[in-house]
Amino acid sequence: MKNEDEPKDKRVKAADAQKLTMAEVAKYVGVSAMTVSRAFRQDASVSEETRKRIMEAVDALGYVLDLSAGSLSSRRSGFIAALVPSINNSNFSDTARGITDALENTGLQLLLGYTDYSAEKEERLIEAMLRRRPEGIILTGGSHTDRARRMLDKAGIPVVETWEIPEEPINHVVGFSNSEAMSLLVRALANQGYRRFGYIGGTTARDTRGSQRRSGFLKTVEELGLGPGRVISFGVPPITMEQGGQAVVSLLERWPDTEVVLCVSDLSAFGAIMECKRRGMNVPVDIAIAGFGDYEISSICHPSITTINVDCYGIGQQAAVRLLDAVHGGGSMGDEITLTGYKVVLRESTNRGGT
Amino acid sequence: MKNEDEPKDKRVKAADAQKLTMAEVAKYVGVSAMTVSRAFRQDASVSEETRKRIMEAVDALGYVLDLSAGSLSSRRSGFIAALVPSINNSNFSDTARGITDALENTGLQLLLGYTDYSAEKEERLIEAMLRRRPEGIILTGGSHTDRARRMLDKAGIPVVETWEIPEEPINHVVGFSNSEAMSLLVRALANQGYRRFGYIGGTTARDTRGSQRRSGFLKTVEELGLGPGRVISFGVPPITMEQGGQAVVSLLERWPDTEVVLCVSDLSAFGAIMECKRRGMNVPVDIAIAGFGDYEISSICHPSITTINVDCYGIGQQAAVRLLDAVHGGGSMGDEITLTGYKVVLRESTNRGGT
DNA sequence: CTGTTAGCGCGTTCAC
DNA sequence: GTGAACGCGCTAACAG
Repeated sequence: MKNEDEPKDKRVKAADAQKLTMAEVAKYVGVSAMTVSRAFRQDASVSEETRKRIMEAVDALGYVLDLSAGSLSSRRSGFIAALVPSINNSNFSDTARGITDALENTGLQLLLGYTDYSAEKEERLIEAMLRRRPEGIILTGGSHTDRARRMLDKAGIPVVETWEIPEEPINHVVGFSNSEAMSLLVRALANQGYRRFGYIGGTTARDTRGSQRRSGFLKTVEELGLGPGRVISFGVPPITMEQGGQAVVSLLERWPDTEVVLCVSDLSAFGAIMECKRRGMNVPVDIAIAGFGDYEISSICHPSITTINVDCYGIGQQAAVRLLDAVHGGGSMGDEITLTGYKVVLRESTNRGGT
Repeated sequence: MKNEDEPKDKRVKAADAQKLTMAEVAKYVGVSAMTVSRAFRQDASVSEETRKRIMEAVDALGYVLDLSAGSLSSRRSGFIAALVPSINNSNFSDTARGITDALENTGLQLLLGYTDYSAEKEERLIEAMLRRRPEGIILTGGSHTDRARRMLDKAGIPVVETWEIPEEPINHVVGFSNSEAMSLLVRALANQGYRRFGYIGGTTARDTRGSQRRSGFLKTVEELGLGPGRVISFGVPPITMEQGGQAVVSLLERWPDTEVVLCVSDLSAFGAIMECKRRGMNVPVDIAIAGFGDYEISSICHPSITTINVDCYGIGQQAAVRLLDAVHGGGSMGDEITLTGYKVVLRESTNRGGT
């Protein structure tokens, strides 16, 4: 399809073409660079006619504005940073989308990073992000290293922590209590008559939301006088569907009379349900299983999965909106907490009547 | 937890703290700014002792390097741009992770954007990205607007197109033929004795990979003499689990004797299978269903789903590696094609013997 | 509405 | 191994 003998030349030529500067566009049009600069901004005062001539020249020459240079002199990077634990198979990809959508047409560019549920990696990413001088930053959770906190403090930019309610918030918070959400689910199921509760979650403390859900579970089971909850920790967060399946097997081996199993996420719940079915058990007749997060899969699968619906997209969107307010308000930000909703969604997987 | 009466003052103070410049660090240590600059780079020649003193000062003062300023003078932005159709519930999030991982410790920062399967949005994003002067760019697919092509050409940076084999590649390609992959699946199922083939995909031509899969399906069914394929187009790509369920209903209403249904992705296949089960049909005994992409769900669900395994993560990783080669090789790039593997994974959902 | 001057905070390039 | 001058490409601030 292409001549193989001079791709390099072609490339070099193209590279030269790019070296267009605003001043050159200005000369071409017969105005000053400043006027070209103004033509690119909405509010600036440039006559419609010159702007039109400039934009035609920009088009003809193929000039592309250089924001790095601009941000250096305007002292506004135009970046917003956001760190999420993971962007795969998780609720956080919806949050990332909420952020991206809220940033659309604001002229702000998102710098997205994923921490892999590690506070150390978060610290490294925060530093990398701060080197780009973001105007604000969105974090997941409230667990940060001391150095990370210090860097954020020094940076003097608005910070939004999401997805949980930290004990010591940095600035603004957009999230909900994972513990209370799980508690609500336990109570809903206890109301349905379930008594012997099991729980499946990941092993380490890296996933603070997971830990909070577990402690909400344990606390509530205790409060309801339903004896100690039966907890199986299996796999490094985020635990997979497959690990959910393995965990439910362990759980049932250890406590065969468990009536209902709550899982740290819908994915592990799905894995657990499928594993039970493979083993010839009927969910929910023989065993009831519930998840957390209301992933798409939970309403579709058979049996459909009881879960907690969480406003993943809204968390991202609202976090971005709060951040935008602060950024446009001069970088200051009230240290408020925006609570996002959640609700129990009862479905077939915990409906004793059968599927 | 905090004093509510002077958060603003606190913020302003913090903001001031950030205004640290390299020169100030230099003064503090008693060296020149240039020496501080060198201390931050690996290769630079600074005595170990001064570097140590500088780094201690950096730590003590909380100085954070400003890369935007640096990139302006070094004429290297340190950015790589990547555009994917979606980051939710899709194979592309794995690709994004592959890119991110490959970029780790290279000092390059990823600018990620999602096009929502729209060439127009892609064009806008390409322009937005180019304003940050990325050193290379990774795109999904080979379908771009003319203006997008022109901008990329002018930019003179290496481009990697992924996930398919464009008819007219820009530079490098990392992907596979979606048409041939689907063809392989058709043949594998025909080998198993299936004859009456149906297909479920999205409606518009926006999703070029989807279109290629469909044409691969149609072509192969034809070649095998298995009459015209029965195609249902339903929903705007990416089609959801629920839409997969609705589509299979339409398909079976129209062609009740269909033996096997191929879906554009595992997600729609999963939705189709669940819908069939809800309607009391036995998959695969009454109807066989296959997907594309080998999502986690396909190996876990019951019945497990026959599909095409694609190296999503590897596509991203290899694309990034190719780009890094080009970037370090001075911005030029051979216009080669890196084929990534795929394979048919036969599972329960097309196993006539029963589940 | 438009132009001029100055400088954003670094790295390049050269000198020592 | 270290420092000084200069400029990257743009925009703030002011002048007209």
